Amino acid sequence: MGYLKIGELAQRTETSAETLRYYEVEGLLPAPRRSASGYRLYTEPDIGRVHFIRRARAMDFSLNEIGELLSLQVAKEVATCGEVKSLAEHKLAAIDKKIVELEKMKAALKQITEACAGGQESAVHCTILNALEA
Amino acid sequence: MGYLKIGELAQRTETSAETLRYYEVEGLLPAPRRSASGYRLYTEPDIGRVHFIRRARAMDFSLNEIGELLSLQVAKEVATCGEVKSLAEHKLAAIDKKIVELEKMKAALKQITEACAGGQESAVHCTILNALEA
DNA sequence: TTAAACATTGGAGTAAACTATAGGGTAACG
DNA sequence: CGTTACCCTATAGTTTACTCCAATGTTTAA
Repeated sequence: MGYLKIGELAQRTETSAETLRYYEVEGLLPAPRRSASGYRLYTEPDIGRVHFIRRARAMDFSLNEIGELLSLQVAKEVATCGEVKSLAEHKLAAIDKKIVELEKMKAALKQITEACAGGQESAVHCTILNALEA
Repeated sequence: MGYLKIGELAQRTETSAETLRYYEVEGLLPAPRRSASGYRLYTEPDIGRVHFIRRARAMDFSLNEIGELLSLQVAKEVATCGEVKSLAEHKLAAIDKKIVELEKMKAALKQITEACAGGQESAVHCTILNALEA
């Protein structure tokens, strides 16, 4: 009897039972079979599915996007690899852009910390706005 | 008179007037001077400030964090350079951490997108889906 | 057998960051 | 002057992704 109750699935996937029920409501997890008393009974593949969701979340995919990825997976025969890749590449580009911007911000901050190196003299022009513009 | 009404500032910064008023309430934008009839009158520096906010938002800084970044300005009389420097260094560390996280995310995504041929063939063997599942 | 630990549902609450609406006044154009 | 586009405040609603709660039923371990 390889069935898991919701708490066990939660533990195995480092989620909460509430979150798992929420994913079900949101259509990311299929409604599992139930015990006679109504408890959800999950199976092995459900573990993989939840892991998939958590990994994708960690990569900043929204639940909607994850839904798309999952439906592509379910419809594997119809969906093309290109569709999946394009989604992932879009995400990648967004991440790259963020990194570039952060590097700029970092440089600006560095400039501030260096300019304010310890003197007590006025550093009126030493704002992050000025640093970013320079 | 180089004053901008809220709609003009909104256009220049690709925000909405509502959002600008919201930023003011949240303390990210200083209350601008008003016309006789009560219209907000913005000036050039406000454009830069809003741009900064939008850029920082795009990097996933919260409005609170952005507020702190904006406050990294040496107060002319009172504040010591040490205070500013400490805050700036704190922010610098946070940014570094953010970059590291994004780099990790990027590496993971890159690996799976690069392994993916991405053609018209069905997604049955799509490595992205497999990678997320495994 | 009985107390705890766990499960169920429905619904409310949370946080952030907007976004929209109502009910007004104001400015610009013809 | 009239109409349209814009601005004001105050307040309410939306979205995302959970998280918590109450009231109740079920399993399990001592």
